[in-house]
Amino acid sequence: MAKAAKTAITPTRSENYPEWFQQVVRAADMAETSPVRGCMVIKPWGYAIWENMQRVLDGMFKATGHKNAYFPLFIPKRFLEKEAEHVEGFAKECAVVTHHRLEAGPDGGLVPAGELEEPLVVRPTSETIIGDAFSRWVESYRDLPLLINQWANVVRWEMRTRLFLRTAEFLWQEGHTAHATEEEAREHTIRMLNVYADFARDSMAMPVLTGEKTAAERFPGAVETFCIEGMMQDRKALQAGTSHFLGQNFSKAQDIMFLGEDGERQHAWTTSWGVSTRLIGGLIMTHADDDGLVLPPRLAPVHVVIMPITFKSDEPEKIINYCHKVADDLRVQAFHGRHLEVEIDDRDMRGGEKNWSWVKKGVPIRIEVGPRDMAEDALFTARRDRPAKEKESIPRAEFIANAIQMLEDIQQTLHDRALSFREEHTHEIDSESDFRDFFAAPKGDPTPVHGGFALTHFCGDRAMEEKIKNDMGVTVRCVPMDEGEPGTCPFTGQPSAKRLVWAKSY
RNA sequence: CGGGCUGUAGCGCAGCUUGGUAGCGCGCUUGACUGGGGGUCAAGAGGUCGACGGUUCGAAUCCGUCCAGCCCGACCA
Repeated sequence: MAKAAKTAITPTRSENYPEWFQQVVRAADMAETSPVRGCMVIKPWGYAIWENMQRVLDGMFKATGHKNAYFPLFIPKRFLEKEAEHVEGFAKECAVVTHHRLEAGPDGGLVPAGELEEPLVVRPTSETIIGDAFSRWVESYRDLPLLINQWANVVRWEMRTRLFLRTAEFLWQEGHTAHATEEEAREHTIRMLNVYADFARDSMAMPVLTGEKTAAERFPGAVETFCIEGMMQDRKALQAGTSHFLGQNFSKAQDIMFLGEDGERQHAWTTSWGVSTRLIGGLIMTHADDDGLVLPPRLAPVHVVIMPITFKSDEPEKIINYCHKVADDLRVQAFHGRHLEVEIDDRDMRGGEKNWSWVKKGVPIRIEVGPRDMAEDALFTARRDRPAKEKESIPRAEFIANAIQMLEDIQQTLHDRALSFREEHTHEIDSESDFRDFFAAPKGDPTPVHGGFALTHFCGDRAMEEKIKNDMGVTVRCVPMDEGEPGTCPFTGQPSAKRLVWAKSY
């Protein structure tokens, strides 16, 4: 960094996308790897983004009738064994606690002692332990629907991990509901899917497709799995949230039964749905550029950073006071359920370095105030959705009156930009050779960014789906919710009900 | 769990082939000069060279065992 680099982040997205991603996380000081393999330390800037996501989502869950609760981290092994497909899906990635005590070992270290009678599994998801509680809580149709959400950490022992996108431990929310009828449970599954899609679009400025997973991609134990899928800037798909209709699979396995209005004892219908800290990975890969993170204002921990330029002034206190006054006038303004977050950065460091540090953190609006600006009663302003060096002097009163509008404008710009990017790289593809060409990596490029979403008919043959996955690394991301038009499957020549969304994915 | 690679200062690395008491860049500390841009100069702090054992007068360097991490595969929010 001694020599002036062209971009704040090296390598750039086009040079090496995965490495660019890691560098953005590091430059914005969001998270770091930890001594524990596969686990991350989420640093204050990253965690603040998560807290904002939590606040908005939690409000949406409450608004749709859910209550928060908390269930144990440890799940008795026999609970997991109750639902056959569920066990099979998660068994390979479970962390298991087998002892409850440490004792001094022969060579000075500590060795586990006190073996547990029954091993405890660290939750990879909580359907089983929550189902156990539901079986006791639900007695009558009057107890339904039961709408519960939990904010928690879960552990899935992944082989290969990446900050925010796939870590062995991650933070998430998992909603679990029980209903009296199949129809109501199905409706609820879709309702929560739409909550996720709304959140992604409105708060994250991340357009997503909604659809159903094929059997191959379905949640273990679910009857149907629905998802939101976003397109990242390397044109790969990111599954950003899932909503499952569990039918009576779990209620039968765990005896969640109620006495109906008609006096009949019957099994409840359940759903579950979740989003995780992976959303932060999606946020980065949707908006960040070669100068670092770009935050949609609605989720930004800081909306406006004010940097006093005092070195030229005989009276630096005057400038600082002026900045505080601007900050006060901004902080009283409401922006989507909170007040504007304004930070005055008067750290004693060189201007360039300070300015770039906020560029890399993705703060929506940066303001510099020096003696000249103060004399003119104006603010030297930069927006993160525009090039770092594009700055504009705006009269103070005008800026204060329009700050909210400017943030809304940035939010909208980010969304529209992401939407046109996705549309630009989404194509209807009708022959197998075009399909292969679309997803084939250009020759001689070690870190190719290519492909996108292919809208292609498919007959639904599971073996063919598997073959395409093995050959090209391309999977069905979702079966779109809309009606669609019938056509012909280019892989088998069989009839197809509608086009599916195909892509490489995270 | 298979294949490849790497462990030396907070981070990134050189030194190892041809053993001789540890070096560079960034970062950090202090001071000066700077100042609407990711500085300049000077002076400093910081390492039992992944662990254990062997060979040797002497091991970061040679040998052995172990441990950890990274990359590529199979699996995944």
